[in-house]
Amino acid sequence: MAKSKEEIVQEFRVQSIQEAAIRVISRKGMAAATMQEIAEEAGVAKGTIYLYFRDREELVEKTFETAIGQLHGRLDAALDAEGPFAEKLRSLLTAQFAFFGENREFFRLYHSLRMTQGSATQQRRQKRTCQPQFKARVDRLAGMLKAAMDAGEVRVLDPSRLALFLIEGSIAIVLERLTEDAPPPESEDVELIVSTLLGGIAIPKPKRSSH
Amino acid sequence: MAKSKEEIVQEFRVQSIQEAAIRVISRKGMAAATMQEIAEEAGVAKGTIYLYFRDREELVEKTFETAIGQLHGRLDAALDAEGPFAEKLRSLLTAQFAFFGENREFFRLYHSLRMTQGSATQQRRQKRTCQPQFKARVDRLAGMLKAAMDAGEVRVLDPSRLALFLIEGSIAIVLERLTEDAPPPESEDVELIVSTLLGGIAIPKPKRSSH
DNA sequence: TGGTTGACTGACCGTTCGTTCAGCGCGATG
DNA sequence: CATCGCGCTGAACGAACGGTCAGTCAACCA
Repeated sequence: MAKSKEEIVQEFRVQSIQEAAIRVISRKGMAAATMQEIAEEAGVAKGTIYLYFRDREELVEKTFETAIGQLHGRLDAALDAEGPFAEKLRSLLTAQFAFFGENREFFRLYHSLRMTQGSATQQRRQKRTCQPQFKARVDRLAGMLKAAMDAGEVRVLDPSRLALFLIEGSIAIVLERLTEDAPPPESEDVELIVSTLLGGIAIPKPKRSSH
Repeated sequence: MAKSKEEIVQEFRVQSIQEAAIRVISRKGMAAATMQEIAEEAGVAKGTIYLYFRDREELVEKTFETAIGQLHGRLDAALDAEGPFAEKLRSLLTAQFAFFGENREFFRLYHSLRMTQGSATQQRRQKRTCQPQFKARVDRLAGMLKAAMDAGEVRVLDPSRLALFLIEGSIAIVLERLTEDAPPPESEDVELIVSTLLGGIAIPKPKRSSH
């Protein structure tokens, strides 16, 4: 059955409100994004939002789920790349850098959703809805690391810890890039991470003089 | 000249208000911590806080400076450890793990102070006061890395990027430890980071069969 | 001991926010 | 053309916040 006219309008409203929410939260941060400004950004009245979302909490929750779904789609595609572990890692990081480079604002949303507790009144359930999303991403990477360990490509270490370390470390670099006027090429930072993670940074002490 | 009675009382008030602020912000997060609750936690009336701090912004700022000063003192002491780079790195991480292990609440303050924008009204200067503190920590570690590179102990890479990657990655692991019921021994996680950073995780492909 | 001081209090204020709802305009209907 | 249905509006409301200040009272002095 084709979508009725009402359904089309409904989907359009939901989508434009969510996109407005992403932009406003990206600009102002989670706590400072008001329903008023989101409504203005979406070109509707404040009350209209409440026709499509029960309350602010649901709006934020649904918006985040939608947005995070897009990111995961991109990262999953990158993980499907063929080749050795190093290549998978490189393509994952490249995808992440590219995605956040194209969507600076979205990245700020993604990142601000982690720590930000709401303004006293709301709060609560944000933890239960957002943290699992991050956990899923960590688990996914941990799975990839585990596979590489089983394949003998990588030393056996705690995959979860490694995944956490890698994700947060690389996010920090992405964040830093976003604040820089002229960041180095993406590939440069990607290579820094890949080579550090794979080969380490130590220069082996020469046991004997090289002569 | 000995401290007058008034000075002692004043210092006591300032200190207990700041400690209360740390506890409340740790529990509720930056944006959700209200002056009312901080006052109750400190055992004084809300108005009393304004006798010692101009406004909420100054309270948060001074509190953060005091707290971060303690942490930096500990980390600097760890960095003064003698020995090769690996040893310095290990003692730095150990100090960080120990400090945050002893002061879980403070760690949450430390971490929540980073992203959280205030509740619309305030906001603004928090960036200018908190971010430099983190930058100082990154710079300090970057300096240590640079020294190790100059000494030929470590490959030449962008020290700032590396420092960022390491700090954020290790903070993520600390955070994870705080949420675990029975985290592994500190030394285990420290060794994971040290060995990953120094030696990498890759297992070199055998060029020839080992026969 | 009566008077003075000032640290402290908490009811109160102005503001801002999320949420509501009575009413508006407009396309469809008969 | 009159009527209805309904998506939408934005003024209004209550809650909660940071900040204020007139009043309280214990400690001290003369």
